[in-house]
Amino acid sequence: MLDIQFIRDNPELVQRKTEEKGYKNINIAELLRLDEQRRGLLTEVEDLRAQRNILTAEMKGQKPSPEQIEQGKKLRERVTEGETKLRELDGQYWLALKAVPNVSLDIVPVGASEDENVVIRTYGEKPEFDFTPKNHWEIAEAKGWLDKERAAKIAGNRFVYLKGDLVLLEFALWQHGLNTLTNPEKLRAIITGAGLQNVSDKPFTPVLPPAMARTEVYQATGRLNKEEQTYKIEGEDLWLNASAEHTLSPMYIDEILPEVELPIRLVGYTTAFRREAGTYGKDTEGFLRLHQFNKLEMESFTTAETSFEEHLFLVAIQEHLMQTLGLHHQVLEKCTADIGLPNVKGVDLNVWLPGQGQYRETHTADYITDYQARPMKTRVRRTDGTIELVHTNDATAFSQRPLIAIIENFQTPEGDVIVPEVLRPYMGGRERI
RNA sequence: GGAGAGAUGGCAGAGUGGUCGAAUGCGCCGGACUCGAAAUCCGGUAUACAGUUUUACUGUAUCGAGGGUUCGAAUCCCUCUCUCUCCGCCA
Repeated sequence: MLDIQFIRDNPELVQRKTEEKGYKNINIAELLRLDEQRRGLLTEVEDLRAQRNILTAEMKGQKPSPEQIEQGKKLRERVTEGETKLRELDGQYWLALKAVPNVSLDIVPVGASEDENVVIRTYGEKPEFDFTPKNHWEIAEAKGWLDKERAAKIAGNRFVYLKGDLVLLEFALWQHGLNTLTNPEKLRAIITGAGLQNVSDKPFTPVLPPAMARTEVYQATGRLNKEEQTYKIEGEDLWLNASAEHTLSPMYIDEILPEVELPIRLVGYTTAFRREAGTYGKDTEGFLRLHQFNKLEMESFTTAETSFEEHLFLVAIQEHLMQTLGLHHQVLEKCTADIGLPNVKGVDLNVWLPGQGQYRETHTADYITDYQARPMKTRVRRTDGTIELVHTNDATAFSQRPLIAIIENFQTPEGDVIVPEVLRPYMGGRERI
């Protein structure tokens, strides 16, 4: 949610930025009309309440006269009438306000679709094979690592049984991610490597968060605008999370955090559930796009001045993690159409998949400023006593997708997979599986 | 799942229809005393929104959340959430 005062002060800017993101049906002038009406009515209602309070104070401990009671009744009627109108107007106003996307930074490329994302860095090169590389699902199925038929029998399409060494490899990935993010020395090296000397080297706190959240919480995070993506628990006011971010970012809802506690850095592991409505027939092979997958997610709460560098830091971590696996990838500055409603900027990492001959997204980093903190009322009390909204950043540490990249990039002619060196300690030292 | 108790400011804890945004204590901030500190004393110490004479003042709202009764609700009623105790069940 944007600051209404900011919209009042910059209506043209907000309208333009909204359109650049591809939101064609949002009318800022209309929102400001609602805002003005609402404030006018609010003043009226508050005046009536003030009159009522004065009348009540007059009565104090003594018995009210019939005239006073009569006057009070009239006032109550008018207050109730005003409040009813205000509630209706309020509903329209908040709906309109929440629909306004965050204002993208000027450095974000303007584009109409993800095709206009800009490659800003590339790591490594496409590996050469003296045989025809296979798809990850061909290898995984041959190895007995992937069973989709039985999963379909049990839960339907887009579910899998992952088995055997691939499961060990997945757990190795989580271990590698957690060990990196909880180690200040490694974080310092990443900070130095990225030229971000001012960034704190405070380690991430590992978290196993709830995998469900109430409607109220989901709405506050501004992430339930996609009900076609999120599973609802029948008979309960609960939704299955589509990312650890959904239960990490609202952790400090309604709280004022002391500045000394910032930055708060969390790395949460959870299973994510997505309905993937509207993607029928897309990416049905293998385990690239599932209804259920696991993910290690980073979440940061910082002050306003440090949030941009925090975002760059999270991206640097993502690049570092993929580099330690030796996977060729591109870093993309996402364009206005692709960064999403709450973002002012966003970065994707796309990894090369030789078995499919294309790049696919493994990581995303969202720079959100105070857009989520505002409805969540997550604030910081600065050392000088002033209270401000915190800034939030979230970014993927690892999902299961890098496993796909490992299988396809490090496959052998025999159909084995070479284990990346950094994962071997978690694989009993094995070099290939 | 059943029975009961409860939720008040940073914390503890008064308050059962009327000057209650809320006693008191602790904590915190400022001041006095002191060479300094402790102790003591004095003063201050919530958040959000709106308005204005816009670094200050005024108004409104907030006593878990939402709704209701009433001239008037922290206080009465209803619904929900959470916490605690006991029973049952379970990892």
